[in-house]
Amino acid sequence: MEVGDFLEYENSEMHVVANTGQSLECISIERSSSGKLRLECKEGTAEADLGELNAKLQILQKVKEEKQRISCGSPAHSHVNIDSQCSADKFPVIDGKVQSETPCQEIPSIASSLNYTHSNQSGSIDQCSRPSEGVIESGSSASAVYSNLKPDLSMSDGEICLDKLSIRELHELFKVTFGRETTVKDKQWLKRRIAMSLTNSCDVSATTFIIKNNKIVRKFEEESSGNMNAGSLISSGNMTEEEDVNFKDSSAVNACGIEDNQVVSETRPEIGLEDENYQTGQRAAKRIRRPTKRYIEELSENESREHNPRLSISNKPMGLGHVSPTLNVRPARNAFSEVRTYGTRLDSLGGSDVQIPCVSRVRRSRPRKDIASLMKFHPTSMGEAEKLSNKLLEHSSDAGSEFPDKVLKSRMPSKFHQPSSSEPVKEQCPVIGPVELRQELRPKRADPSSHTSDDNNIVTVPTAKGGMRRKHHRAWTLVEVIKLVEGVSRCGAGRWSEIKRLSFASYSYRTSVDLKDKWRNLLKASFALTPAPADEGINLRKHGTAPIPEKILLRVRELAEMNSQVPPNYSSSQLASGGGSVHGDRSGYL
DNA sequence: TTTAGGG
DNA sequence: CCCTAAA
Repeated sequence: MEVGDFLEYENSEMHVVANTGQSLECISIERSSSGKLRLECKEGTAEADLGELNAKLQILQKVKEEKQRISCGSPAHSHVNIDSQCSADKFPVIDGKVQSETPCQEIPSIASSLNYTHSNQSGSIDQCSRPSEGVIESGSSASAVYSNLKPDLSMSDGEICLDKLSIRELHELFKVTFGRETTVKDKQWLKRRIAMSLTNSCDVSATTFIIKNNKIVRKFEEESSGNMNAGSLISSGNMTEEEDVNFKDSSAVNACGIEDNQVVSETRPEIGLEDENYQTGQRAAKRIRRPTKRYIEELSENESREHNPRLSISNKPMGLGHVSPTLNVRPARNAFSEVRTYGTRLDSLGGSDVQIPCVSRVRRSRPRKDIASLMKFHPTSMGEAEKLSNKLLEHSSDAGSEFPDKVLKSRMPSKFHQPSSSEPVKEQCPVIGPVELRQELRPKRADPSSHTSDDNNIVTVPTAKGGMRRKHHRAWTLVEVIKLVEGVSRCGAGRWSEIKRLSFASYSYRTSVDLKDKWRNLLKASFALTPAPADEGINLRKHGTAPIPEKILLRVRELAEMNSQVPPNYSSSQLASGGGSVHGDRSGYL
C-alpha cells in the first residue's frame, strides 16, 4: 500500500527505475519494510534518472578503467570509487565527485555506512539484490541494475572486468575502493567485496552519501557524523530518526576497521549489540550479498545454538504458571520489531532487573546468562521500520527472509555468548535475547509488575562447575507466609503444588518447591523457637529476626503436629499414628 | 511433574 | 534457594 503512495509521488521520476523490474521491486520492498529508507531509495533512484544512471555507468566504466590502471600502479582513484558509490546512491551529484576531498579512508566507512543503512531499511536491498545475485557476484549489483536500466552503458563491462581481473588487480581495486590494502588472496572474496561496495553505495547513498554531496556535505560537516540524519532527512525528508543515523555512523566505523570478508557480519555483531536496529539492518545487508563462507558457518552455528535455547526458553516460562500465560511465541521476524522496542524498555527500566524476573523464572532450571548483557544490545529504536521489515521478511520470503533472520539470530547470540562467555548458558537467555526475549519479558513483567522491583535481587553466584547461577532471592513477606500457612492448613503439608495453585497463583515467583522450602523453614523455626507455645514473645528474642509473628509460628507448629507428628520431642501431643517419624509430614494427615 | 531432602 | 533423586 505504502509503496503505491510513493510510486505516485515519484512516479514521474520512477518510470525509469520502474522500467526495470528489479528496481521496482526494490523500491516497493523497501517501502514496506521501512518507510523512511525506502522512500529515499525511491527518490534516489527516481532522481537518478537516465542521466544519472548514465553518469553512474560512466563512473563504473571509469572504475573499471581505473582498476586496470591501478593494476598498472596508479593509485589515485579513490574518488572514482566514491563516485560510483554516489551514483549508486541516488544522487546525480556523482559526477561532481565531491569525494575527491574525502580521504581514501573515509571511503570504506562510507561504504559501510551505506551498507548499514541498507540493512536498516529492511530487506529492501535484499530483495533487490537477490534477483541480481548472480550479477552481484560477478560485479556490483548496482552495475547490474543500471545495466538493466540502460543497456547502452557498458556497465556490464565493470562486472566482467572483476571477473577478469587478476588477484593483484583485484587487490588494487580493493585498495582504491576501500582505501586500504588487503592481503586476502581469495579472488572471489575480493570481487565480492568490491562489488558489494559498489552495490551498497547505491542503497546507502540516500543517507550517508547524500551528506557527502555538496549540499549534504555541508550539513555533514557542520553537524558532523551525529547529524548525518539531518542530512539524509533533508535530502529525502524521510530519515528522521537519530537511531538510524547513529547506527550508520557506528556501522561505518566498524566497517572501516574490519577488513575481513565478513566485514559485514563481523561488524554488525558488534553493532548489533548496541543497536537492535542495526540487526535488522544486518539482515538486509546480508541478504544483499551472498553469504560468505565464514558467514554461513557462523549462521549455522548460531542457529543451532539459538534454536535449542529458544525452544527451551519458550517452554520454561510455562513453569511460572500464571505469569507466562500471555507469552506469545512469534516467529522470529515478528519478534524483531518488538524486540527492539523491548530493548528500549528494558534499558529504561534498568535492563537487567526488569528482564531478570522473567528470565529468572525461566532460568530456574538452568543457569542462564546475564540478561543485562543482552539488554545492552538492544539499543532501542526502530519502530515502524522494524515492524515493516519484519512483515516484509515474513511475506517476502521464506527464502530470503529466513536467511536474514538467521543471520540476526546468529549474531545476537554469538555476541552475547562471547562477551558473557562467563556463563555457559545453555540456552534460553541468549537465545531469548534476540528474538523471544522481549516477548517473554514483556508478559512476565506485566504479571509480576507488582513485584518487578523485587525481582532485581538476583545475584549471581559462582558455581563450582564454573558456571554462574543466578540466585534470585525474594524475601518472604508476612502475607506470603500467612498464605502458606493457610494453604497448608487447608491442603495439608506436602500438597505444595496444590497450595501453589490455590494460594499462590498470583505469585509467579513462588514455586511449589519454594513453598515446601519455606514451610520447612517455618517448621524448623516454630519448633526451635518455642518449644513451649506458651512463649509467644520468644520469637522476637531469638535473633531479632523474627518478623514472623509467633502466632503464625504457633499455627505452623500446630499444623505440623496435626498433620504429622513432628518431632515427638517438641510436639506435646503426638498423634496416635505416631511414630517417631521425624518429618513424616504426610504420614498421617487426612 | 511433583515431592522430599540435601546442600 | 538450588539441585536432584524418586516416585
